[in-house]
Amino acid sequence: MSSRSRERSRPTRDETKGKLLNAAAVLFAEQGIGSTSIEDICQAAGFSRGAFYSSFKTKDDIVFELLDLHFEMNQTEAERLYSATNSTVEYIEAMSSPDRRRTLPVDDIGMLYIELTLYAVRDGKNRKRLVERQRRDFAMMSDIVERIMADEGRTLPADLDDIVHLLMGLDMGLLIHALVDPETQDPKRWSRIVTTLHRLLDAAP
Amino acid sequence: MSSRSRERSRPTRDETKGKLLNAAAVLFAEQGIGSTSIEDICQAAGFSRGAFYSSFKTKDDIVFELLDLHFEMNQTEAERLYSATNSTVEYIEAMSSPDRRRTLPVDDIGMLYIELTLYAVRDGKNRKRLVERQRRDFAMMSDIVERIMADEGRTLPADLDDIVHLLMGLDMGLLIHALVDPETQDPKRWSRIVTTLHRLLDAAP
DNA sequence: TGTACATCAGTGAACGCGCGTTCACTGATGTAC
DNA sequence: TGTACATCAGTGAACGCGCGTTCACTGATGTAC
Repeated sequence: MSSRSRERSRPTRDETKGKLLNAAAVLFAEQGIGSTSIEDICQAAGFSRGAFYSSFKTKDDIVFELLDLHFEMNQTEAERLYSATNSTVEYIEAMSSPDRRRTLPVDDIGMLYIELTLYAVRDGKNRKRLVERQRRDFAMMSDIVERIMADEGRTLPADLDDIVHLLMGLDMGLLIHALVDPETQDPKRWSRIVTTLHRLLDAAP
Repeated sequence: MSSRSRERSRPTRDETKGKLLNAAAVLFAEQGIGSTSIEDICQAAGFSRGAFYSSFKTKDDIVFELLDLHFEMNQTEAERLYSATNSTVEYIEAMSSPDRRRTLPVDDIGMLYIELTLYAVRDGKNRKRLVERQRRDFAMMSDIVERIMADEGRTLPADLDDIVHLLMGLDMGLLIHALVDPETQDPKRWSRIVTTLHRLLDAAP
């Protein structure tokens, strides 16, 4: 038990770890993982380098914790929005909100995600973890599409797996192209395209 | 003029540069740009480090030469295939061939492209070049879609720009998801999805 | 065609720097009485 | 509640290593006669 007579003058272990994770997320997105030193992370979080090694075993370690965090929050958010909306159109609208992607306090979450992905793909030990997460993401989207079709009393005019790959691929691809050329990107484009797809699937024989 | 009496015992300047570019492309795709040292590139190409600095000013320099090469060949190939095919279905089939992406002698061209993209996005000086190339790519696809519609005597049931973003985004996204999880990837998926889209656009009001 | 010289593509040792990680330490927090 | 001690989160100097880049050099190629 902690004594109540003394004021806490040092953050808890978890607070420290959280600050380091947030700082790392921001810097990884801005500069890339390879170009971000542990010193950079510690300075941004307001600690010395030793603090880092008190919370994480190695640099790899913090990368994979971020990867887990990202997938976990992303999935939770997509499910939450499905439950919170009452029609497909409303769901599409909600999913296209910039806040949906705010799984971590980072401006360019797409940048972070790609950094984490490239890093994990090349890591012999942790690659499996990434594959697992991606499959779970796809399975979730598969579920949602099936539920939507059931809700609307329709059947898909194409293979479910293909449609899921289409949606997930589109989501990823638009994100990347927007990273490269934000000016050309219309914030409404995502929902407009997905709505069009929904409409086309509806009209199909 | 070169003397014909002596055999050439050293590769030409261009051959050297070509070997370095190819070696760099392969290594950048395999290990990432940040994790590939100039020594790695030179060793793979069979030269000493000094040869590198005889062909390139800095490490950045070779990265951006590769970026240019990639875009140039990619664009040429897409145009060539359009001219060489006689129907949209045939064109889609040709575009889905694994060889279409072989703009450089690299197995995982997607990996290379993403590496180059991330690198260029973060480079203050060269970012513009990347944006320019991407816009030109999009313009080319826009052209092709319009020509296809004209050929088939149809009109698009959605905004042309949106359709182009859909196609380009899908292409990019499928590539990335395939990188992460090649096992789940069906090599026919790309053409099947795009064909489905073509069919849906056809059936739309 | 053969020789003498100039050029410059490619060599490889050396330099300096920044990075990831370690470790002896300190002082705040938790525990026992 | 107050004191003495143990623990351990966080400090920051130090180490060793690999990297990008430089540079004095060498020997093959191009040129002039």
